Amino acid sequence: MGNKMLVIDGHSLAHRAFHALKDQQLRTSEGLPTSAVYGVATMVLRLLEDENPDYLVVAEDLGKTFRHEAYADYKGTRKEMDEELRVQMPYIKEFYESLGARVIGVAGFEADDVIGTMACQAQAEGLQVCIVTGDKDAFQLVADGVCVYYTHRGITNLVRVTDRYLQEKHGLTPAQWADYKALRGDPSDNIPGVPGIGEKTAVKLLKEFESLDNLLAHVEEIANEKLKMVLVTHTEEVRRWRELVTIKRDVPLPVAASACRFKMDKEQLAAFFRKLEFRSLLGKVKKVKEEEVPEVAVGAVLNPETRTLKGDDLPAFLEGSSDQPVAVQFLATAATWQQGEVLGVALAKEGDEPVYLPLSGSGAAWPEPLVRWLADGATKKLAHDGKTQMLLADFYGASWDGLVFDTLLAAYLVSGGRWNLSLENTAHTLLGLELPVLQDEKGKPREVFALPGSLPEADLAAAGGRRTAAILKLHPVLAARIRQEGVGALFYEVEMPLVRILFAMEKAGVKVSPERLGLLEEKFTRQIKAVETEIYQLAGEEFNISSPKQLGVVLFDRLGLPVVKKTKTGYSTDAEVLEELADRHPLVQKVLDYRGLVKLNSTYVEALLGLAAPPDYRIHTTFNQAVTATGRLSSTDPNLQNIPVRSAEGREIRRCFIPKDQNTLFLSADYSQIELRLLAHFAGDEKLVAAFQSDQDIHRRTAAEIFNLPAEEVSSELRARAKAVNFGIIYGISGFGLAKGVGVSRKEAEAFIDAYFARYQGVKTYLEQAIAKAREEGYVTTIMNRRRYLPDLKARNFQRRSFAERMARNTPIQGSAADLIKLAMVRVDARLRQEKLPATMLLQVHDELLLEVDRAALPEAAKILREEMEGAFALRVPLEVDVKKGENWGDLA
DNA sequence: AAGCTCACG
DNA sequence: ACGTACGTGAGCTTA
Repeated sequence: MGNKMLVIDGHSLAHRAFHALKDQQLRTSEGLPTSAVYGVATMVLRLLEDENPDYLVVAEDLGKTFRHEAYADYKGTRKEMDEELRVQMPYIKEFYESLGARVIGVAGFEADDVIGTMACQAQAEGLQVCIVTGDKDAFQLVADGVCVYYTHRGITNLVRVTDRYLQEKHGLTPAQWADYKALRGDPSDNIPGVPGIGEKTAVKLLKEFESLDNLLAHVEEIANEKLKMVLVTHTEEVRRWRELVTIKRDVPLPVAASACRFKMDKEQLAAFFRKLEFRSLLGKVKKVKEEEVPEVAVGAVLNPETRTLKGDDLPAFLEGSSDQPVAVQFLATAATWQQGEVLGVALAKEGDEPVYLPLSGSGAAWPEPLVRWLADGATKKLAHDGKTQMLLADFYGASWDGLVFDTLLAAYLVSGGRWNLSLENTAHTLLGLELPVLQDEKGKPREVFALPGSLPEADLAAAGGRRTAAILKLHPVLAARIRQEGVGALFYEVEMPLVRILFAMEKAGVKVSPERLGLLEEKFTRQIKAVETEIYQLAGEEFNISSPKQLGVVLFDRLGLPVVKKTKTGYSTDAEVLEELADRHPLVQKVLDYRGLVKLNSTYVEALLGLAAPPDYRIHTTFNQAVTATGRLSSTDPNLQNIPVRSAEGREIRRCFIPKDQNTLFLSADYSQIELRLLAHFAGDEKLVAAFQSDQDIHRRTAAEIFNLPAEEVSSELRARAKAVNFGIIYGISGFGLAKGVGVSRKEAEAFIDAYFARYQGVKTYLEQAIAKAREEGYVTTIMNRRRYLPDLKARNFQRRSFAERMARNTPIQGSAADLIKLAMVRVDARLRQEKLPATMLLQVHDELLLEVDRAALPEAAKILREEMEGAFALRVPLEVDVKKGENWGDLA
């Protein structure tokens, strides 16, 4: 049996919560303010989780006390309780009662006295007592087995106050605390203390004389005449103050400590949360319940019998189910655009055992019924990562149609970042099923797309069988979650149609000019050699310039340049640091040049040359549709979303990307300021909306606002600063970060931010409310209801919480932009097909689409791009698209 | 495999 | 006071 007791100072906590969450303006739909109740509830639930006490007591104040009788001006400086808090007090009490805590108040005494008495009794009964309060008076109660959790700022920072802490922090023992306060006074209780004695003197005196009584008994020993005098003349007074601030330990309590056993009343608490519309807290109470009674049998293994088919049996299996969806899973040695050998395919449908069809031999033709069925859009298919299945089929000349549900993409939407999306883990998370992973001969786990060719057929069949069975079981569960979360449109109208579009883009590839790349490689290699030699000469030795460690030795140890920044492992030598050091030694600029050239040459020129092959020299990326936290796509092997463009040399690389022949051109369409437009839409900020509605230069406009100038008088310097501020707003602004972005002091940067929020109050309010709502619900959402869960919004660790807050500000914006361009891609693709235009979508780079278009079709294609992208979504501000054409990706106009 | 650096939006 | 801009992927060095 545990013996821990938590004693909460009800009033103190309520005040803390109220002030910490004053700006949140939480209200019920009926308009009752609830921030303080919410804060108290959050804090107490967290305490309960951390401390898991066996006894719980809440002490409350009940009006006037003996102290007011003794000293009419006691707490005379206190203001009336804020009306906003006063109306919440009954609900806070109701919270404690719903929770199942004992709320104790004794007429004529303060909560402190109740706490002191309860702590004393509990300690005598051998309990470990923790007092939770924001009132330092309670420090005098600290003892063996009694500690204080002091609420230090906000509602999540608790300081554990012990004997040692008091000694180290204040140089006092608990017993000296009341003496200390009597000597120095306490303005918040309207206790004046002894004139001329402050913190320092009070501590010094108590160190020397141990206690107030001893001090007063030996006043003559004080050397300082003035101090002696003032103590002599105030002896009676200071005794009175001490009396007043000493917490009572003999208050007549209505219940004994042992009667305060605590057991959370979840039903009652849930009802209370429901009443106050605390959805996230409600979820917390429920979750605790679920943990007690697991929904699914732990360790249930999904490993169904799987029948191996002969080629002739396939039609029979497929025909039995023209309307039912069939889960499909290929097993292969690899699945890249370079390589993919399929070993077999597993299929499963409702009411039947899964089947496995071996597909032997690389390049060998697949059975005609399989190819026909795969290409038939009328037969419904399910897959976990359908795009990779399409890729594999494509190696065998088989096309895919009829993918109605991709469990990977569904899990991506539903998880909102909460779990790993492998089929195994998703089945475990949502169904409680264990899905054994396929192992090779050595017992090593293997992905189904990276198998050795030598595995026994039975193992492949079993692996495919259980995966298809899992996909089948996940389908209805995920479909229900998608409906519940209101992401049906996003899933069925955007993400699912996008699978086929992305596959087509990957398959099309982008042509590069091997000649141009070859020339660039020569040029870069020559320049690298030259810079290298110069660096060695300047350094007086040869070393590996690409090694930050060796470079650090040369720059900071040998040349003695000042260390600007450090990393975990040593000196930082990143571009920011080097730029700062550039004018102190000629070597530094050379290193920057070297870095730039090596980066371009090895990451881009050489890599692309290695991938460009006859006959068509087209590069095929892979778009990942289920990795980013915000809903963006990513691009790998190679990454075609980070091809250089910002520097002149970088643009040379972009010029190596060319349309397929003389008859075609590139057409690019990019959204102008889509993220700031989304911010304007969400915030509904008058000024920001007006700026976009009148199609102004947004950074110039922002500069005009925050620097208080007419727009015509904004210099390019100020415009650049305003641009950085706008970036900052989207990224979740901090003075420090902005200072780095603009190159001004942190103070100045903070002034910019203040000026921005003063001018754009709608933005300020929106961001504040968005975070409050996210903290309450546990997640943020985009314009199409895509979710990202951010549990760290409640982290007590400042750094983690701050990170989460920046994510909460950025994700709705970045994620909504991702929603919009994805939707636009689906619309553009539909129009191009409908009008049968000779135009191919090739790349998406977050706010830009790149197409390859027959010269004859250019005007029509440009029109479609503009219409479908600008018309993708009706916001409060217009969406604007820049359409450009060119003979390569680097020169578009 | 992790850390650093740097390319993009 | 705390340590920071948001989201990615790849090449290189070093442990």
